[in-house]
Amino acid sequence: MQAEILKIALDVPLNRLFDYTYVGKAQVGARAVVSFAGRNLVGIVMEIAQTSDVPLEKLKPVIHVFDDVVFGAADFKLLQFCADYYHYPLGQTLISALPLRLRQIKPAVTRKSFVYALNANANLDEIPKKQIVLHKIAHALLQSTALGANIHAGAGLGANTLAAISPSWRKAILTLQEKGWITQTEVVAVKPSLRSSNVEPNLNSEQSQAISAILIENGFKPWLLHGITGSGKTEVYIQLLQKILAETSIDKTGAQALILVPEINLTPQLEARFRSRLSAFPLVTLHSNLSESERAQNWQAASTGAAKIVIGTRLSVFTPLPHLQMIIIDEEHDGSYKQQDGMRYHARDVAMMRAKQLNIPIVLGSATPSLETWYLAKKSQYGLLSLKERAVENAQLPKTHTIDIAKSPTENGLSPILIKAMRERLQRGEQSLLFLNRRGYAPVLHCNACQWIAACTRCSARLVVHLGQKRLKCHHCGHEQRIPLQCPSCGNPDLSPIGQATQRLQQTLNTLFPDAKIARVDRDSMRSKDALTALLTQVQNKEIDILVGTQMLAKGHDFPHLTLVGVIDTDTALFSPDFRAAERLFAQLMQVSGRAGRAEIAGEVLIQTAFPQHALFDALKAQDYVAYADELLAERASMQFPPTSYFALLKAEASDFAQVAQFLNLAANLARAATNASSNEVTIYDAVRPQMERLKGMERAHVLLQAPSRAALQRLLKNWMPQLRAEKLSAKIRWALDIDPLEL
DNA sequence: AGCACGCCGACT
DNA sequence: GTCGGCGTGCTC
Repeated sequence: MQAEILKIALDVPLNRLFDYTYVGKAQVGARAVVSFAGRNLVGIVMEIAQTSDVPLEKLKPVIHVFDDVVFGAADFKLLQFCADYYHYPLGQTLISALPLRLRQIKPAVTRKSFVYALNANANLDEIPKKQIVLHKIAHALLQSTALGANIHAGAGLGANTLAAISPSWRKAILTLQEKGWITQTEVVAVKPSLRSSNVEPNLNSEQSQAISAILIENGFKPWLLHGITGSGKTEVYIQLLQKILAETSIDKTGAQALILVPEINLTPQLEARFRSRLSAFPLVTLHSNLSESERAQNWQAASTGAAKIVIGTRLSVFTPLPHLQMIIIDEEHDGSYKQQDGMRYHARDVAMMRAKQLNIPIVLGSATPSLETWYLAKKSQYGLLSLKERAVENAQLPKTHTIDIAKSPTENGLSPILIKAMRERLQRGEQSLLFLNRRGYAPVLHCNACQWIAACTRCSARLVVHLGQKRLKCHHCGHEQRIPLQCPSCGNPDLSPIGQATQRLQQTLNTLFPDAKIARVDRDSMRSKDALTALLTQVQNKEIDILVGTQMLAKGHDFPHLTLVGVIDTDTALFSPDFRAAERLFAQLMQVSGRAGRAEIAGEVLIQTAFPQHALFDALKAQDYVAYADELLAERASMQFPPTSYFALLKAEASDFAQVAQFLNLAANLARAATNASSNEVTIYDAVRPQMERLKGMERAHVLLQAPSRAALQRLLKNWMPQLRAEKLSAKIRWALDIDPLEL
């Protein structure tokens, strides 16, 4: 056989393909093992050619081509778009879209499973009566085939059934295969569905209208499903999926759907709800809690088309789905959809492009849409569907009040008004939740004599006091040390923790309400995987009176007996220099407010603040997302900030700040030269330092680019990036380009 | 990115 | 005399 040239994409930061020689059959989209710069790498076959631009004697042979084709044409199209848009090398883009297991030099599945079915030419009378096992196996196969099903509908017997007949079934199958009597079909493992639930909730008119509006359209159409907590968005998703997936005319094997959820939202409860309500459709999940082999198996089930529903976190936006007919993004505004290293993609934006390329509908759901999405919905580029009623009958919105801490001063972080409200709940046997988005005991350790403050040596951050373990911890780099007995600066033994964090709040509550059962929910107390689930059950069973916690508590959980939410500290977020801080805080407070008053009892939300007149609280009291979003949008427009303009951020870091500054100044000058050459469309700001100037011992800075359109920004980047990569300095320091950054 | 090749300091 | 430090440059 003639040697061919395979053009292979590799996981290296070089934006080109590498040519290798190969004799044998290879397919585009397959994984290949090659030797590259002295080591073996897994790559993806991108092209099969007869010639190469590289002299033939320089080409090495491919070591191995796996027979698993991991990407199809549609996947390449999406990944090529991402590589271009995020200016990330194609090979690295492709590899990072694969589950870990498939990035390794191993066959995709270590153990394939098959079903075996008897062919029409099989003549069982030929089998000697003495060969009992062979006889039994063959007749079992005959029976399963005779049941009328054909092999595509899943007839035939699998390993488990055959092993039950005889432990030496493999030998018998081999004999039958040699005779050419049986056909084997690979099966992909998909967990059996739960018993279907016959509870089909009645939809209110808003929900039904949303579903019919989406179903009536054909082709690509983005929808914003704007619905407050408890308005029944999940029910809309489920009934949409029932309709879309039942439509089998596209392909005999049936349609597929992709549901993206934020990292912490993929709870067993949500999965169970989808499994029972959509039991006719094989479902797999893809998230970081799965073992690598489960993840690879589920990925494969999705990519063969065997799984009809895929629920996953951001990475699953790249999962190959040959019959994808709808994408749903739950909690569309959630920041965890943005990848923060490597290729810094936004799964919502990638999903949007995927839907567009496939010409299918996409539904973005949120109670507090991102301003990007809200802006496009207002411009009618997205269809807007609003769910304004709570789907649970009689459920009332929580009554929200601010507590002016100037008038009602806090003691140990709690104002008397909030304490009184909690006491009332305890007397009535109802539950309270205190929201404080800061873990640890106290955020600051302070010397009363010389004003020294415990700081991290590697980061521009204070060390957080963790009293239980008697340690100071940096929440950014993980550095830990013992709490000093005296001030390292002046020797004074009088060091005091300043400020509130969850551990301290819990301690205060324990003294304030000694008979109450108080639980804390944060990353420290919920170390193990099942701790949160166990605690939520306790809360459901009314075994807990007061919950103290960080944003871990804010999302998704139902607390039927919870009637009070106290927000301890909003003011740090309210005046953060981050341009998205207000948007995020509003979403967070709306979400945590939604924890109260889901049942018949009206909930109350009390927010401690020194700035009760802030517009954010007016909107929150009225539960009026639209008013606040419009106000924020006007602000963004006046400052030419996203979504009315487009940002790209060049971030750089090194242990030596001078190098960072030198690199960024050089980069900014190159960018300015490039934009001058193309009619000054893009504004290039001088290098500045981020809030966290130093992180893990690295000095950081960035250059911001601002453009009136994505196209203008991309035009500049296309020129600029190769120039930047060619610079010698760019190899010496760590840098990354962040398109559509969430934070500056 | 990694790995190789290359040229200067403290060690069995 | 060598072992090894990490600077530059290439990878089909």
